[in-house]
Amino acid sequence: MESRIDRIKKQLSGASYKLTPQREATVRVLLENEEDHLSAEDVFLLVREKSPDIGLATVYRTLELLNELNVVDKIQFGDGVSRYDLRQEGAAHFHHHLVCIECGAVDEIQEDLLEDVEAIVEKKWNFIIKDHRLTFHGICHRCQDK
Amino acid sequence: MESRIDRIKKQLSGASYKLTPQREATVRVLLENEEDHLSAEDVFLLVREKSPDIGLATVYRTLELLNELNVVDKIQFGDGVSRYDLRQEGAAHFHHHLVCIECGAVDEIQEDLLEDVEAIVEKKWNFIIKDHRLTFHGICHRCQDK
DNA sequence: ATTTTTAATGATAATTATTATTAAGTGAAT
DNA sequence: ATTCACTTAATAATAATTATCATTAAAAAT
Repeated sequence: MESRIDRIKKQLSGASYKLTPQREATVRVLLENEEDHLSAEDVFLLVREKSPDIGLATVYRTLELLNELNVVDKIQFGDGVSRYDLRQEGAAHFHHHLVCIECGAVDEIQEDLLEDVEAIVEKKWNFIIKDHRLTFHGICHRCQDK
Repeated sequence: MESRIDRIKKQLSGASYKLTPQREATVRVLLENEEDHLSAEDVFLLVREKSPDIGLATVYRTLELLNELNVVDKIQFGDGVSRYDLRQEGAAHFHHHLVCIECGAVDEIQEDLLEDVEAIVEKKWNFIIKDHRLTFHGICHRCQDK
């Protein structure tokens, strides 16, 4: 069966880009750290563990490229750095974030939840929704226990 | 009756800060441009029209302070700059944004829309919501006409 | 009132995140 | 083999923001 990396390779070549070793290394890091929300710097440091010669700008370019191809989502939580999330396979790529204002942890919600809201917005404001970002800020379950 | 600037003054003094002339000038600019989503640079240029001697750092410091006091919301749409919105008086300060991917315009939705969703999130993920950010990216009604 | 302390400011340097440039490397297609 | 487009690493450049620091204004204490 086709691996995720194969599929990403196809997405790249479909847009006439190549899966170079640097790009592959970057994608692998994203695959291996899917839970986290890595910044470009994070990705760079992780990629460099296995590919010590990669440049930071290459990582930025690769992430930007993957973002354009909708392989990753570039998101911002307000701390000044962009973070990059691999999109989930197929289905709804919609997911939301829970940012804890105590410990800074970022959890994910893998459900849409917004179908109804979107229908209202499209109709009432006459706006064609292509994407959305929903983040809740508050106290995570771990910090509530403390 | 109490003006908004008076109320902000109270919020500052309540936290033992003063409403200095520079801070007041900054707040006035925010009040006079409530529709827009001004960046620090925008605010700086507008403040300087009336208070030519103000420094950029002071504007940044003031905006940061106002953000900590929850007088303004510091938001990011992904274009690399932080923007500062005065919070609405009392009531639900919740509002959402429509960012047009064609022309870059940012419109506001002054309705909550998320009550139901929040109830679900609080219960299912055991997360105490203090705030949220919801942004839709898509095509605004103006660009649809073109 | 005058000193003492504290807070806030303006100017500017430093930092951080990101993007652009450049020169060199690589590989597919002649 | 040679060309040509793509990609890269290194580095420079830029933009946004933050830190530093000497100076000033205000408040508190004498």
